[in-house]
Amino acid sequence: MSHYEPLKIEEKWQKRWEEEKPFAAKDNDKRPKMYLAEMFPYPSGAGLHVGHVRNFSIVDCLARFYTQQEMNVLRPFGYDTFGLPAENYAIKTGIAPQDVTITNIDNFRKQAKRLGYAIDWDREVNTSDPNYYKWTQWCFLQLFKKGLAYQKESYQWWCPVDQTVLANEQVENGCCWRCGHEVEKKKMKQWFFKITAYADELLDEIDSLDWPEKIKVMQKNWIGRSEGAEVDFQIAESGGKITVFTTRPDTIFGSTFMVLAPENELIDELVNDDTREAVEKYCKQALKKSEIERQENKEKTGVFTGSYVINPATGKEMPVWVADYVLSGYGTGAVMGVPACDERDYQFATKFELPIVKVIEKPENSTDDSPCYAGEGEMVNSGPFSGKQSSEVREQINDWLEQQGIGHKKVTYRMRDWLISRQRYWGCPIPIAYDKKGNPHAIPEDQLPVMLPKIDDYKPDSTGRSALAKCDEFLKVTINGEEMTRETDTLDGYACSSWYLWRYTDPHNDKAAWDKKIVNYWAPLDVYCGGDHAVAHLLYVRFWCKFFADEGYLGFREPIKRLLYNGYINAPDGKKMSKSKGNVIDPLDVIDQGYGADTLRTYELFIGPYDQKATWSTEAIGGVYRFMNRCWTLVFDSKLNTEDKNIAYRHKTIKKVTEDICRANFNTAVAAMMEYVNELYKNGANKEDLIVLGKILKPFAPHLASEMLEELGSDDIWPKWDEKLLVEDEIEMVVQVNGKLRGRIMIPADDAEDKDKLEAYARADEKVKTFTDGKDIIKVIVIPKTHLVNIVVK
RNA sequence: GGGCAAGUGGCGGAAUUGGUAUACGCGGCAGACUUAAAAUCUGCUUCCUUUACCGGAUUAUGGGUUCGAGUCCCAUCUUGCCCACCA
Repeated sequence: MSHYEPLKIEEKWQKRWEEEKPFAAKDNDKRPKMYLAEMFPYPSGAGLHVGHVRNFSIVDCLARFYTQQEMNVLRPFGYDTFGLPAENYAIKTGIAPQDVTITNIDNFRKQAKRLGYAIDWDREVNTSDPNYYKWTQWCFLQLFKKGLAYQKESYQWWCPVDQTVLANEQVENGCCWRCGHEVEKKKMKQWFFKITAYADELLDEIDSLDWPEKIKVMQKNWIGRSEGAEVDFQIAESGGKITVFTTRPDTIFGSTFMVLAPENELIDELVNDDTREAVEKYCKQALKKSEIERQENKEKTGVFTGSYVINPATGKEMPVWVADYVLSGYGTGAVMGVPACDERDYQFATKFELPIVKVIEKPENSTDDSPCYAGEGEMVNSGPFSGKQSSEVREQINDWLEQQGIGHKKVTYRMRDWLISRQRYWGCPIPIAYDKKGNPHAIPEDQLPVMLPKIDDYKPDSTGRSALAKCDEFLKVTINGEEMTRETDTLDGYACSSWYLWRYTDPHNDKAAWDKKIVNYWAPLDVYCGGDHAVAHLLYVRFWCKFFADEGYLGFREPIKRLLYNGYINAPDGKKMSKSKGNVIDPLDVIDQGYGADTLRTYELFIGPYDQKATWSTEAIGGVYRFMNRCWTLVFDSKLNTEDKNIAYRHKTIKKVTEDICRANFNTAVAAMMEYVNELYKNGANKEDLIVLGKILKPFAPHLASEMLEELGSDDIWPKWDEKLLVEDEIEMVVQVNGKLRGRIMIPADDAEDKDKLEAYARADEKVKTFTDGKDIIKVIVIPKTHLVNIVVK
């Protein structure tokens, strides 16, 4: 007697898939296309972890499901290889990032193949391969040509440990996303992508996406659109002006002071000999404070500049202050203080004894007794606008500002432009060179790629430039006969991952980043799956998609139709897996222990809803292994039924599993297959029962299912169900008395639709009678759909 | 501080439009097979009462709507996530 040997079966099928390449996608095929991908991994030296397996198995389950439904499926794979870990490793060990990356990719590929994924291996991409980053540079140049890649000198987040600037999206609670060290503010000239040019479209199209609500809300918050007005305030005695942004122009009559951010460049002109010293000291301190300190201490601080501006509505003088509660990067870096209508301005005014003028009356029924009221209401002390409602005054003031030529409506976003230059070696070189005057020039497209040179010393230099600054042969370049110096910054890794979904469709093209016809056949992506990058990556891809659509390179404006955002897996102790805690589960160990890849994959899909976090259980995986064994035994070690006893159950299971996979309810799909197998053990199975089992099991456990289908002599085409065959001859009806379950009665299925018959069965039941006898029946509710009868008695 | 989501057995979790709460799995208990153990197979397993039947209670807590509520509404508590001086 033989038994289930997963490792043997899996080796056999993996070898066959390697030779026959059944997962090769065919461009421009007539079958309906289906394009799926996971967020490509960073191939670390540690190899696959169970989180990767969950992520990849979700995509694989869908890819195989659609393949079995005879669709033309594209399911590629790639590696996101630039970044700090490889560079820091190089600094520590002297091993070139190029070499480590190749080793790690080879290991990742080998491991992914042991999980039996249905990947088209001829389409691999690797972002640090010159054949790939040549086109990343090309993408940069398209943005540069249109003015959407530009340089700007301003205060930036700087990580003193990693010695590079960071994008807003890479600062988490005032700390570097990579090393966790507090970030500093540093004034530097940096490269940006003008993502704000697409802010409105990025916001407006979110609602049309089949994405988790959570992610949509995060992106909306991140973009943070607010409508308001910009208003100019004349500086008293100087003739200059200061512009503020406000969402509440209706409160302008209540503005009694103005506040500038410490970074604001106008401050220099506003100070006088008496105030200069104190203001400079304050600004210096504010800039030195870490972002955490600035956020934690909400006690208002500030200093008077010595200057005044004129409130255009009241004509009164308002003192101009500097305070760090005003942010430099948002709006104009200056606000009009309206202490009666804004909590922060109120705190500031009380602390520094600035006048408070009430301009909005609280509604009479308001229970709020704070002296500061930010809501809507009737205007007071507001000249011609007094007596009107604040919400309507808002529009009228906007018109008035415009007529006076001192203001206009304005939309402002919380999102800033995307800072993309990094002072690090291991990234895609920015294809720019500077002439003698320091003006930037594009490297001509026929000189791409700008190769990242192999070097010995990877450390950034002391001036805050990448190690490339020390590489003379890299620096020198001649463009149109003019000697120039290359840019030594490299691109943020997120730039490299902003277009790989299109490269996948045409990965070996050496004439273009992608072919328009091919990309428009496959893309946009039908399903994208990942558990990270809710804002950054997913926003950047959308931005590039819109840009390249505008340039005519893409025929669609949203890159991802459906997003599955999977949860992470914790260690059995409930904590995050980490090497230092010694609680890491290595998926390859699980396979080699004897469970095999099929059990591992199925277990990770069974562990709970795919979008929730889960805790690894070393016991529960045994249950899935038992299930695999029971499937194997049914096909290879049991007698077949000759009758067809399980028709209804079989069709019910096909329906349930099909619908569950479509809804991404993988855990309940597995549960349904387990129930089906339990039923087959009870009743015995015929050949058709087992063929169906093999087919529906294949997206989860492809090796075992292939083995079963081969034994049964069947193809793997996805089975269909027949609604008519779902119904058993007899069904159970349920009787309630006053909403309480009092009886279950087996009745012929033919009677299930007949309301009168259902009621008659219910009234005739002996057990039900004991609860209704001697009582008045007020009402009988009959629900044929659930074959339920509720008798209401008094 | 603001916003959103969630709270179901010993545990992970199911319940698709308001209609049989606790599917499936783990763990536990019992039995079969075995000299024995493992594996496998078969039952039982929300709680209270009961030998058993019957009955009662139960989806964080309290109220409401309804013939009927895990599901809808209100309040409270707890947890998680996101944002957090964004004018």
